[in-house]
Amino acid sequence: MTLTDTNSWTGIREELLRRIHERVWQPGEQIPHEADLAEEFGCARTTVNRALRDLAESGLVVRKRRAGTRVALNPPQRATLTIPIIREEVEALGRSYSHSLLERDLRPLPPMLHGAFQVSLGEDVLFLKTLHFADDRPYAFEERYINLAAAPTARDMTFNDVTANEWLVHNAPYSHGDISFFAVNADKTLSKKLDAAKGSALFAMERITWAGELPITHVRMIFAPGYRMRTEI
Amino acid sequence: MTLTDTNSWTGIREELLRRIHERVWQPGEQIPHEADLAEEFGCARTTVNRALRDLAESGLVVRKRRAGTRVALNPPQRATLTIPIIREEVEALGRSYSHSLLERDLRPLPPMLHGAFQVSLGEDVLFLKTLHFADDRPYAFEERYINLAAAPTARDMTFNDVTANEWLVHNAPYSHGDISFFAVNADKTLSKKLDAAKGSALFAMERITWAGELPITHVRMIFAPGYRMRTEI
DNA sequence: CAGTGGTCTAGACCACGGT
DNA sequence: CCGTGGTCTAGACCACTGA
Repeated sequence: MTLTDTNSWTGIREELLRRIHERVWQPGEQIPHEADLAEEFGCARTTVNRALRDLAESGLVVRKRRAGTRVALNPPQRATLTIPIIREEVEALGRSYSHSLLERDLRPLPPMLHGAFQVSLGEDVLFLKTLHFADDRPYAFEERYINLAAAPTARDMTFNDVTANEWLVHNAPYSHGDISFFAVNADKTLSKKLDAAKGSALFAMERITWAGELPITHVRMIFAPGYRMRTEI
Repeated sequence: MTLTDTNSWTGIREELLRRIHERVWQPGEQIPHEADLAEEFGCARTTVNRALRDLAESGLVVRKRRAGTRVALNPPQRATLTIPIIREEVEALGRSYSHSLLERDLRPLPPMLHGAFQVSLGEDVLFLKTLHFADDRPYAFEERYINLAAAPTARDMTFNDVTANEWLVHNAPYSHGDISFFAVNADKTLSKKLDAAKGSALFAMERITWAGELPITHVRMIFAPGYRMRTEI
């Protein structure tokens, strides 16, 4: 018996974790039913279920009806990233945030995006180019396309005061999206805007969001040199 | 009434989501108690709780005892990354995986890591340098330090057949860790190993894992050009 | 101090999917 | 088919914390 030994679901989770870590239950091996565990711990099955469900979410065990619960063979490493609004990210660093809108116009959707981001034929999208600053030093460079069919009132926004990101969060909530992360070399424009040596490796993120079937926005964000995205597991 | 209208917790979640998306409940606004919602939906409070808990996990609402549940002002974008074992990632792409151990020796911990990765004074760590291939083309370059105090039997492993990653997953499970992602320029070595133009921007990941207080391993993985890490939200 | 979410219980029914 | 996890219920007590 270790310290954590209440019959709380977290306590039970710790004990199950211990058995997995200490190989009491081998990888791939089936572990006792919820009912048996409930009896062993002297608690309701619901409580055991809560603990096991949590372990399943983190990928440590695999659960199937009828087949029972097994210790995962290759527990995947899952990390939850929180991608904040840039202003909040900068302010959380204790630096002051500002931004500058470099371009804003209506234009056809570039062919590159036709596949992932389908808008009605011949319909223009709103294009924005923004530079984000932390303490007056460039922090990130953003290029964004907004589908006016999904957010018609964006047409009347200047986006000088409030960023498109924040405005969209409050005015065109998305239901799902795709994110990807990659690295790019600073071209001439980027190197100038982000105060980076030409050719520097820059961390970049691309995101598309939808409201149901309707695409809302496509954004590519490229961060100044030295940027790291961190998280804990 | 939409399609989803059972009294399942997912059905209730959909309805709550709808009210948030359609501004029935404004951002920052307090929503009804669990008890009231349970009455409205004609279900047990537990079921409403499950739905609200799920929304809270995804960051859409903020819950506090006594203060109630509020619609989040700036719903953070949360994304769950699954970081697989490289072999599985490559095989999932339908390509064949192989790897080659470039270096393996015992050495003192480099000063760079003294802060985050503390081992007993004067104790050597196991250093490994590995190149991962997909269909005989370089896929990723890995540099790893293993704390022999946390995984003593690693000393006897050649790591020629099984990669350190897979071996550690099965033999030295971690309790928590830090991950970060960033971009690096290909130096001479990287460009040669990864078959990349010198100076190319490469996507990189660094990870430290611990078992309790004991550091297990520090790994830096640098991917061949074109690599993207994707996920859905 | 009192209202709210957090959790636990004992029991029940059901859906899925191996055997 | 039938064992297992998934879910729901009605009720209870508790922990936290804001008014």
